[in-house]
Amino acid sequence: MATIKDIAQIVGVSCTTVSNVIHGKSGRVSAETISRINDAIETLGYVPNMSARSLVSNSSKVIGVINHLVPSSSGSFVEDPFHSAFIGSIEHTLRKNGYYLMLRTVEDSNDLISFLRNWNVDGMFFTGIFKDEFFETLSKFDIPVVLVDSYIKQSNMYNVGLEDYKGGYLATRYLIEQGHKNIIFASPFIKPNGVVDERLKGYKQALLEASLPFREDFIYQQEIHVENGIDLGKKLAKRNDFTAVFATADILAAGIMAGLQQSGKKVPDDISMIGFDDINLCQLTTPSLTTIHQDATLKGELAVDFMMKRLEGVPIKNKEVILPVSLVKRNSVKKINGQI
Amino acid sequence: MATIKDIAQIVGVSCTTVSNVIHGKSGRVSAETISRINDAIETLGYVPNMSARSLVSNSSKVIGVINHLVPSSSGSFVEDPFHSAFIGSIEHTLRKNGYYLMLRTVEDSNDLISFLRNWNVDGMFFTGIFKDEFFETLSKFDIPVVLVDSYIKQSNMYNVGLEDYKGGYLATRYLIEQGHKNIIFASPFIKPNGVVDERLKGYKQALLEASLPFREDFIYQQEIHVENGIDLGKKLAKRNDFTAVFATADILAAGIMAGLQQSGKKVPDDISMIGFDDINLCQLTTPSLTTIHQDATLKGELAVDFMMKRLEGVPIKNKEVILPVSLVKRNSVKKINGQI
DNA sequence: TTGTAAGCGTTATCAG
DNA sequence: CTGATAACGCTTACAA
Repeated sequence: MATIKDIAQIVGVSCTTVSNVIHGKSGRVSAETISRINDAIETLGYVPNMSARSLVSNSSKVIGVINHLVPSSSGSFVEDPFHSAFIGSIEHTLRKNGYYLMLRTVEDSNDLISFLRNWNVDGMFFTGIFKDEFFETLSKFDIPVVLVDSYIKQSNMYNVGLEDYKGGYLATRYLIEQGHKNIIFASPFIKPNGVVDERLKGYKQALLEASLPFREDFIYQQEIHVENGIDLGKKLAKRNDFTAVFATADILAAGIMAGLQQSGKKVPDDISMIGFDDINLCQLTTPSLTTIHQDATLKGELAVDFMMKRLEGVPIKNKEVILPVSLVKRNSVKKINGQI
Repeated sequence: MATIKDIAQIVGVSCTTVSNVIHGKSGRVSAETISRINDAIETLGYVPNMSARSLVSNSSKVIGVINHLVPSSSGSFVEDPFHSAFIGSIEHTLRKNGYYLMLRTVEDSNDLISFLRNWNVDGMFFTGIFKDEFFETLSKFDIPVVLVDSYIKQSNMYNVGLEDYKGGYLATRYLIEQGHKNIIFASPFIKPNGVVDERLKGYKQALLEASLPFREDFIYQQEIHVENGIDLGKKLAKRNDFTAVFATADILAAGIMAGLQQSGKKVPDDISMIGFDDINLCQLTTPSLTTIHQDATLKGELAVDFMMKRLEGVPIKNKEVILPVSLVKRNSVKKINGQI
């Protein structure tokens, strides 16, 4: 555990000089001293103590990735493969820029604030659904916050979002174009102004344009879990008043499809299915799943991009970036003539 | 940002007393002072500065979860849903015990050591494949290390493993029992003493017991990726000298199955498939995937269990825990009479 | 070009 | 029961 003091002692200079060399303020030090210091750093294997740095400067180089702890399921938070790819992307970019990533779930805003202060966190990413309360609390701190998949706007916060509305619209319109008139909408619980709500709006708009009625009894909400999807599929198999399902997550879609199939329904012959996300699972189901595509890695990169710019004081023109979505046609939707 | 000093000032006591109260050394402080200090802590919203603590004590409360950065793919490290569940489980348990989780990929052992010293990390988890070099380096440090899915044994390291050998054996024997004689073994690259190698040994043993020859040309290795699986499936579809495939990961198995099906092969009628892990994807494929089951959450909990015991100095009788595996029969394996 | 010294928030030692 | 004070490793005015 070599320290700056050790280096200074060995080379025969003061701590200041060593510190200066480390930080590349070489203009103030003679070339010879620099190389001797660098040698010593090398041979002693000196590495800065981040805690000490963090204490004296007001930057900790720690970035938090915050997840809301869903009370029900214990460790469920990274279950979504999409989320994983996203975190991987963040870690990678952060690291390249000299930052460290702390993964943290929080139960309430007190939890959050404590964490923030405990480590003097430089910035935070939020992914997923949080209560508004969180953001109100957070807006009091002058710390960069990047919100992923959230429609909350606050002064010190940046949003990385998706064309959710468009995604919902595209999926639904496509089904309608294929002759479907009675379309189930399956999703996690719909929170006002959340991503799902946007997708639902897109769904409604597509119906409206086609002069189809919006039916409350076509909306199904549940936690996103394979098992829930399968159960829902089985339940739906008993209804005979619909021909298509739009699920706002591929996992859910795949689950529903499996449930339907297990109950003797054929996809897409009896029921057409469309998902959302385009995770690699889509290529593995039979039939392969038609879905709305989004790019998780890019999402992560853009999120970090925001963060880095803010941390380095680069001016940001636009506080929001919306990733495009697109329809990926595979084999789970069938054209029908709409007689139901 | 209230500090201990602030509290001390307001209550009219010294820092020492405040610190003592915070740490519950209440025996040394009057009841009245205690409650006044606690009140002040409450109203000022005091939260300890971990950097300062870390600097003075030699515990940082930071636990690293280390992933080896596969040079090829940029942010691939948490892509595996299994791995995600595992990390979620770790974060949860760690948090309950007052620790913080830093996620970090490393490129080489220098990276690792730097990270270690940067934060004075209290302990580390390793998941996945690392070069032996890493562990040699690491064994010089007196820091608890928990290895997941690794067969490396070192003095200060603990292993959380799986019955990999048994898994490979069970899968293969089951196929043989169903009449299969020519069984492809598909896996990621086989590293001596790695988990895959163990599974391969189980495969060989099952063959041996059935007096079936081991054929080098039945072994396929590639990175685990859905696309690779699909490609392999298509390639395999051109061979006619086998009736079953054992893939050492469900993702791979599902990919191969899709590739086979896309090439006109029927599963399980033409080819039987068996996977490994039992991720929820298994229930979503058609046919559903027969596989070897393991419990990711439990794995995470046991890993943290080791860590906590070591950190708290609880004596550990056994430095290794091996989780059981079991065969889960679904619909991707067919009984044949073995004429090929 | 280099050195001195104060201070970041906390804990620990020792004295009162 | 309580309080000074030093120390952890580092940065940064300011001085030389």
